[in-house]
Amino acid sequence: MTFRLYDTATREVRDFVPLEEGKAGLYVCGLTVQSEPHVGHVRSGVNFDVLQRWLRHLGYDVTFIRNITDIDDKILIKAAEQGRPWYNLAYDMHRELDKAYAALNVAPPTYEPAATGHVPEMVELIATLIEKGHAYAAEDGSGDVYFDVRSWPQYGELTRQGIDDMEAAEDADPRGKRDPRDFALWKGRKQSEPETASWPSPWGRGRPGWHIECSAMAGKYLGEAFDIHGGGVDLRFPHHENEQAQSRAAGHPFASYWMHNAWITTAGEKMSKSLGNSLTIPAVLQRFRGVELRYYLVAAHYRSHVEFSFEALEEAAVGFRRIEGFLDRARDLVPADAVRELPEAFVEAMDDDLGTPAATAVLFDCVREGNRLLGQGATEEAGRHAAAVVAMLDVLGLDPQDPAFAGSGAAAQDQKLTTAVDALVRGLLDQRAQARAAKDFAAADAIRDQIKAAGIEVEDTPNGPKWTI
RNA sequence: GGUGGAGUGGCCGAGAGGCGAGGCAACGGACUGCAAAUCCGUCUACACGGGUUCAAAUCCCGUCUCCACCUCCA
Repeated sequence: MTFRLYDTATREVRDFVPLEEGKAGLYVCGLTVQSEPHVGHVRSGVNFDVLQRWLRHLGYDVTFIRNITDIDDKILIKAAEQGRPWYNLAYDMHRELDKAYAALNVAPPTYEPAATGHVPEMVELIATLIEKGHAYAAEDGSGDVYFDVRSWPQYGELTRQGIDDMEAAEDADPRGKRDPRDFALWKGRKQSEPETASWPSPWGRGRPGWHIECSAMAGKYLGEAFDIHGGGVDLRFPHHENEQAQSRAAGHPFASYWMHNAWITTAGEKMSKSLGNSLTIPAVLQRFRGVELRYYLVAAHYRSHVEFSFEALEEAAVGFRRIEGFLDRARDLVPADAVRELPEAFVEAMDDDLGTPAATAVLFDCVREGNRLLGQGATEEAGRHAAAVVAMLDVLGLDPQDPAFAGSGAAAQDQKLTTAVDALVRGLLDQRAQARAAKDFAAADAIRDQIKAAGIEVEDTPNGPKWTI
């Protein structure tokens, strides 16, 4: 069975055929680092991380480039509002994003290029477009350079829109544009903008337009043609359409496949950046563990719209703890000779356009069967199921024992607390054990209630009592 | 106006012509001193109206509702 994925450009699920045997080049539009990342932002990170992991699992030598947009209108505006340099804001938010990715076990890409580090590459590309007659410097002396949409007949091919059907952006400043749909490749410096936010170019000092950075950086690190280009659905137009137009107009074949992840909404509304901070990653991580959030995101298909709610997240977390519960009991039973093989149904699900919902169903089937075997005392077989569960979790980036989920300073602190609480609870549990041995269940239950009043649940297991907060 | 997407059981969420995804919750049973955990079972759903078909949640036609993009956006 070959790996198939849904290509937004052709609107069908297609076999993945890389340009070069055994290699996969992947470019994903990362974030504009202008505010704290929220759940929606991170969905894209998780979705494409799963793609990356699956490609690696399939044996591909993956080159994964995910960019950072660290200069744009919003960054300049927000930084000015906050009274700090734009580069400080961008850097700060970039670090927040890194933390969020780390907490969710989103593996770092091969490289994470930033727009500001690639101005020469962009200038070069713009020059090529001007030479080929697909771009022009504005005649109003603004220093802007625009892509000439009318010079590229295929414009609109990615989203299948005709230029004349597009609503002209009314609020857009026509400035020196020949057609209202022409988009900026280079923005001439305005007096109101800081000197530090401008770079020299043949058209005067200025800064890059948004779309050109991805064309330039994808070209630099992946070549003029590469396999997969990804991003959120909202980027299809105009961002990806423009990227493709400018790259192809410059003579580059560009991406073979386009992948777009769907939205997360809250209360039916798009999770916009102005929505407040309750859904930022740091805020959510105060209530749920990184693995749990990741599981919640992975359990839904990447092309499905997800209606976010803390209730649904809680439900998902409870489900995930069931998997962990099995692993707690069976992880040590994995036979030494166990091969960490993925169940066939799991592989089929993943091969079918990253069918993570079907894949997680296989995961749960395996957990149930493992629990059943455990109940029958078939420890070795249960251990083999545990090995399969770990293998599946691992490829989804969901292994709770992955150091990525435990590496923080908070976790070390938790460990100390756990040890301390364990010592205290153990004393009480010993008393309870004595009471139970004496069949004094009233006393035993009183002790359990006392522990429970402190927020700790006690469970009796074949290996003795176990406590959880 | 143009371009896409969605409406599934109490809830979350898959599937995409036949054979009841999975999870959560609830209820019944097993196990347990009682619980918890676990296992077994029950709850038989696909927005609406037509049509095609031996067979439709899945295909076709129509209707309604919602969402996204066309402006910065994962």
